[in-house]
Amino acid sequence: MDDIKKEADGLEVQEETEAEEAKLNIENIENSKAEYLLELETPIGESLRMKLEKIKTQKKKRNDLYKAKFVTNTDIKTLHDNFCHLMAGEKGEGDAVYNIAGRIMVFRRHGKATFAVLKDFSGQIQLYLNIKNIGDEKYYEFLDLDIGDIVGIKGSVFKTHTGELSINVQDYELLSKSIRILPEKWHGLKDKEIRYRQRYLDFIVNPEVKEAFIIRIKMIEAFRKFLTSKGFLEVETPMLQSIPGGATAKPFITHHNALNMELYLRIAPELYLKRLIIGGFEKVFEINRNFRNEGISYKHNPEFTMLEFYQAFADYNDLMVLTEELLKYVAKEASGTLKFNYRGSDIDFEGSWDKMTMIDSIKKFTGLDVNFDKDIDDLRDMANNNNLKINESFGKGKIINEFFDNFVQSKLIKPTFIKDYPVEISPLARKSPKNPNLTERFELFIGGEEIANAFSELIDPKDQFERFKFQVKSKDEEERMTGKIDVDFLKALEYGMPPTGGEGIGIDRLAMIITNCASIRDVILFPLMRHEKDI
RNA sequence: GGGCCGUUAGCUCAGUUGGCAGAGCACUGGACUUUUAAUCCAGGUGUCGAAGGUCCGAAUCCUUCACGGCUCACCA
Repeated sequence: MDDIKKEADGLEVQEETEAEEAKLNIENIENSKAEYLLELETPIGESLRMKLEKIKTQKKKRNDLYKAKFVTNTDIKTLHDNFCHLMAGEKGEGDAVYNIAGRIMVFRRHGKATFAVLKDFSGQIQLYLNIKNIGDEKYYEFLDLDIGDIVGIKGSVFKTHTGELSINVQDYELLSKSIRILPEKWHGLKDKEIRYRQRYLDFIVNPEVKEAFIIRIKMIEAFRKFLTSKGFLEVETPMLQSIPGGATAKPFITHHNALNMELYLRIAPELYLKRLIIGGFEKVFEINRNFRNEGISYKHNPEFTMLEFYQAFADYNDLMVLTEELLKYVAKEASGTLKFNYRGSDIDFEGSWDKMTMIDSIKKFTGLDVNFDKDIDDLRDMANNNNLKINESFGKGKIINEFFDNFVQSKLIKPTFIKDYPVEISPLARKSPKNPNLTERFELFIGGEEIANAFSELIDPKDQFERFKFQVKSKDEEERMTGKIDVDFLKALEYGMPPTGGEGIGIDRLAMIITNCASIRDVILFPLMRHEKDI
């Protein structure tokens, strides 16, 4: 009880009023005589009302509008593949009967013959019904069906005079009745809000949307195949963590009732994957969700998919080689090509990818020679002269990074590794043996977006302890909030961790590039949306 | 969080200077036995995102709010 009370206290006022509204809706539902939710949506339009009345009459005639199953023996794409060679007017293989099932998308009624379009996951095909072939009763019953209904079809294959492959329907069965009206066949569904909230409608009406998701699915398959073939083991580490580590983002907070403890949705799997390296796993990877309680944008969703992998006895140079091979493989496997167009820019994965240090990249794109040999006041002046907003507390590293962020990153269209990041902005990376201001860290940029982030990992427990302490003492409130020291991880480090290269790859952002989608929401099946008002 | 744009029929969209709420598809009835955005005839679409204000009169002007999109900031 106390827990519930405590949680309720934490709720914001806004959420309470939303809860009240929801309650009212439930009362509406409980007290209504509506048979379908649709009828509670006010006002119900004329078209829908007429369709509903028709369905209620049909229900009296047919005892079951929702069947248990239908046995198919092929799918629509296979029929197209097998019978594309038919000549116009020609029949396929005598009287062979095929069973297919799908959703009716279009009717073209012509008196005693009717055409319709049936859609399954693999594609669309035209149906042809002739009253002579199928009989009066079945024929007129078919005319009572609606666009959106799901049917099972038995029929033979032929091509019409105009050369369209069609099914001559000999029998059919209504498998599932569609109560609502689908969006229009010609213009489709354009309203992005409805497309994201009711993704199923997007898939039904805009078949091309599916393609991006299929590429994404194949990408993830390819990642697994490649990494497994290189001897990496796929593991699963906690998403509910008592200390959210491995990054500095704000976490989502939740609560375990039986243990009465605060838990966080993970912001990164990093510290657990490193524990596995310490435990003797030498090559591990994880592909799964991270959760960050931050702003939402075309490239940020609160939950997103990350690949992280760790390889013992390797450093960041090894990872650059591996990454290039990996991403070329994944891109080719998933999409069949290495050439993409992202947000208007042509991107070619072919050829050897550029590698340059952050400092060299700034020189290349701006002509400015910013480096650690310069006096900090000179760097500040240069920043001010270039209209960069520099905080008093910024050291040389952060100032140099400002130049990179503002003048370089967006220009890195073709795949480019930027390496040797300042220590100041790289708390988890091993210091460069050549220059104590730099770390053995790289990021990969494609299409101006950060796609991967990798380091030679910090394995010195003393150094790590100091950096944790620094984080906890930090004046930055956000860093402090998430900066509880993961003592169990430190303890693990003190047993000795092998030198390790570790990397994270943002799957959603890579999918955006490979599918030429301008928004992360177009590569996430159900992106987070605000509450919808009313029902 | 800031700026700009948007929200009108199930869907896609018009809506003039503030003066009866419109079209196509879909839907309902009818005709039509190879159409394919089928065609033809007839019919009805509606909390104009919500609330408030100005006005004789508001989809239209003003204010606030909600939701969405783009963008900047934050974030990595």
